[in-house]
Amino acid sequence: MPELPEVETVRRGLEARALGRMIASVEVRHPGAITGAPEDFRRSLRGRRIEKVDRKGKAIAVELTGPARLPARYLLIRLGMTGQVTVNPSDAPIELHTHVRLRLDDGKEELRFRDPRRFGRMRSCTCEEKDAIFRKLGPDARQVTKAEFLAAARGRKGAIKSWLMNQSLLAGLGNIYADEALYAARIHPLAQPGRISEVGLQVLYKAVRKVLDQAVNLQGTSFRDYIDIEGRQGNFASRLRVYQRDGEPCRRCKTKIRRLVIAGRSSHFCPHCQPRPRRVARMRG
DNA sequence: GCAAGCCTGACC
DNA sequence: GGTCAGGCTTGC
Repeated sequence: MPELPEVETVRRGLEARALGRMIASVEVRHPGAITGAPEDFRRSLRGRRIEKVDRKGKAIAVELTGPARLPARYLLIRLGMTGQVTVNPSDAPIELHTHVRLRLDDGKEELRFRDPRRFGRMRSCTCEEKDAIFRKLGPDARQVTKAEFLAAARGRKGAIKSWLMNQSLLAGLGNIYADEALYAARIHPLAQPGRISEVGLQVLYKAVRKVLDQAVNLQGTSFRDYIDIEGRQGNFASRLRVYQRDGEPCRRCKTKIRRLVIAGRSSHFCPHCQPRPRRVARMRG
């Protein structure tokens, strides 16, 4: 599942393989993968050059300039759950669920957006629209300062697990790295952010940064569908300590990892290393 | 039937 | 405003 480390790996791949290249033509094979009208999408991207590849949280913004005197345009990419962006020879066989093709330069190579689950989206937008979307996201989880992190937790009820995954508070964490960061910080996923001690939150802050940095260095986690721009898998899966390990022994204390559903999302934790707080958020009903 | 990110909308 | 349920989608 693409979270910050996977999206950052794709961003770097785009930088390496697509920066400075021109989008020669655009084919939308599935309009559902695009926000807005496909014809607008095609027209607004064609003939432009890739100038910069930015990221905030799990969103990628590809800055496009030209033709002359037109304002910059942005190609926003959200990979959703199973989205893939790859560079391919244009004559390579088209895999099932390939929704968008962007021919580059002389047309011999192309960027492909493939997404079996179709939760991902591509969108062409103006600088203002891009900024508005980025503003709604909280600070990027690799850039956030300790002060911002502590301030965002102040007074919050609900489960820390949901808090970590709330993109408007902190952008970049999904289910995998939220579980891994809580395990590293020895915090129960149901603990309330506002009730965690200052020291506890500082430990969590460091754990988030550390887990994300390690995962970025290993090009992310390929649990199922995730691949980078060259089609390579990530290497972080072997480092997972709790995610999808329910029933298996904790690597620290051998206690069986348990699974709990919080806000409709499965959460994996060690009951011994991450003791349940005295008072936790009650589930509704 | 479950998994997931993200959006919408209901509820307090 | 915060919080959470529901729905989208499809391969396992």
